[in-house]
Amino acid sequence: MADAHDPASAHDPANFPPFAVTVDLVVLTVRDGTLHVLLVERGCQPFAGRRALPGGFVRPEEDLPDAARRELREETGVEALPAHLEQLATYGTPGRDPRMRVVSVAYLVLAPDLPVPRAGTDAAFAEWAPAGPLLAGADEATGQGRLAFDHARILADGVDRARAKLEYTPLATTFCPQRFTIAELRRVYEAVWGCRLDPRNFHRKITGTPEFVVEAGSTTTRGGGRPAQLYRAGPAGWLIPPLLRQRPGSGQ
Amino acid sequence: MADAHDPASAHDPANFPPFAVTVDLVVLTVRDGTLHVLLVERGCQPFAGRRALPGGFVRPEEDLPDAARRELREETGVEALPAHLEQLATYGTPGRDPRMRVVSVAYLVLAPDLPVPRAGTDAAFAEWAPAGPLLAGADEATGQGRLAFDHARILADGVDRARAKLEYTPLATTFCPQRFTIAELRRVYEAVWGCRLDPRNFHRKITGTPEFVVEAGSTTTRGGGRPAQLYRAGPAGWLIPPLLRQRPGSGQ
DNA sequence: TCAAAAGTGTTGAATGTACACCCATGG
DNA sequence: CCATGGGTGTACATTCAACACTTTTGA
Repeated sequence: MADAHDPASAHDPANFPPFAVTVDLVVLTVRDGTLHVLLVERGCQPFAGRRALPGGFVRPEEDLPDAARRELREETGVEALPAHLEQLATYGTPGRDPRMRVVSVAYLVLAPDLPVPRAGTDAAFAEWAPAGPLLAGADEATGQGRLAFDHARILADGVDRARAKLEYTPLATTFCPQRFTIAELRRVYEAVWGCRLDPRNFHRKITGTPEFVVEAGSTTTRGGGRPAQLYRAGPAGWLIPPLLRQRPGSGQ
Repeated sequence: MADAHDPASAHDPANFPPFAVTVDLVVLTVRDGTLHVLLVERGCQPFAGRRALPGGFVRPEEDLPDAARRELREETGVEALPAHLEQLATYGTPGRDPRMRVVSVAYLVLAPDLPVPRAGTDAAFAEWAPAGPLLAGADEATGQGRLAFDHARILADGVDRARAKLEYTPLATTFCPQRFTIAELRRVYEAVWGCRLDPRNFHRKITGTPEFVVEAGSTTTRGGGRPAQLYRAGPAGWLIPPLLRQRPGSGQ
């Protein structure tokens, strides 16, 4: 087949027009029993005034995860973050940024309920927003409150990943403070999955999985009722067999 | 904090030095009962003469999955491929390509046992190589037969993803020809996971999952013994509950 | 004393695992 | 007839789901 590219020059990267590379962050937390996502209001074009995922350009000598951590620090003011960070996916469709060809590597962050983030240098302000309404409108045309760029899709992919990972990893503990009760952990699952779980069976499943959580040695009565044992996240990396999502419960 | 970047120029992508963006392909198949990966021998610098994953630079107006499909077509000569293609992960550590800053989006392809691939335009030749030895040496220093760049790590990530996905998706069928027997499908699982599965229970599990496979209406005696029913891949997207890997069996 | 929440016991259903057994073909 | 591999029946162990019940606090 006739190749439009001359083979000699096709192998020299200097002959290709430049791409810009950015990182975008899907930062999730659980507040008041529902899933929230960290958003910024864009302070400059394009999409000025619209809400977007935090993120920015990768620097020339910066590794991708370092860029993600830097952007997160700039938006939240948190230095040593007790959060989980993993690569989500990469989005590079031509035209997704009207300025030029931009390839964006998205990262997923699961964090405990951090203090209200301060405004970063790149954004007019930052805030926690409930994820539900943003997911519901992900496939609509770009309406008033819609996210900039293709961020609604990135957010949907991030929430899907988080929901799936709760099934077979102990990542739900990263949504909790360092010491937490089994009931608090259960409320994380209920918030992320949007369903009810049986408190008794959940308690047995979690405490019955070796190394999933370890007793912290003290109790708390926050929330009222009988004092609950406090736990820390354990060293287990996988939950086998997985914890299965059930259909929305009959009660409530 | 003092930011080394001037905020005004930090938002203009034209002020950032260019990145090159490539796609790399982890193409897996099952041949002779073992997992194989498609490799090319590099025909130009850097790493000339070393084996590598097929891949190449993304063109200016080309979407990422299109670039992956184009590179696969150029290496294998297959136009309409009956294979599964999904994004794997993105690798962008500074220095991974000695020429310049290159961010590579890796794609995972699961394919049936295709005819021997022809040499592509970008490679001296292409061949199927057993995956096992390449995985075993993934953490060694770059020895003689080692892969170029960080491709050993990308390959390991791809094989991990494939192994995990067989558990809860019907993707094993993409390793098979269009019409296959349950035993042939079982041999795919055994090759990818490197363990033995009980033929009776496997048969029941597969045929008992609605929409996972559908009868093709004919039988075959390839392999000898009683004629086996032929099946096609069904419309099911998920395998619930998942098929669990067992430890290497006692027999054999 | 009551309400609320933590934690335990028990039971029937469903599922996974192991393996005996029969079926259909080629040699 | 026998070897080979496809496909089915059955029994045991394990796990899950539902819910009654007890424990321990605050009001």
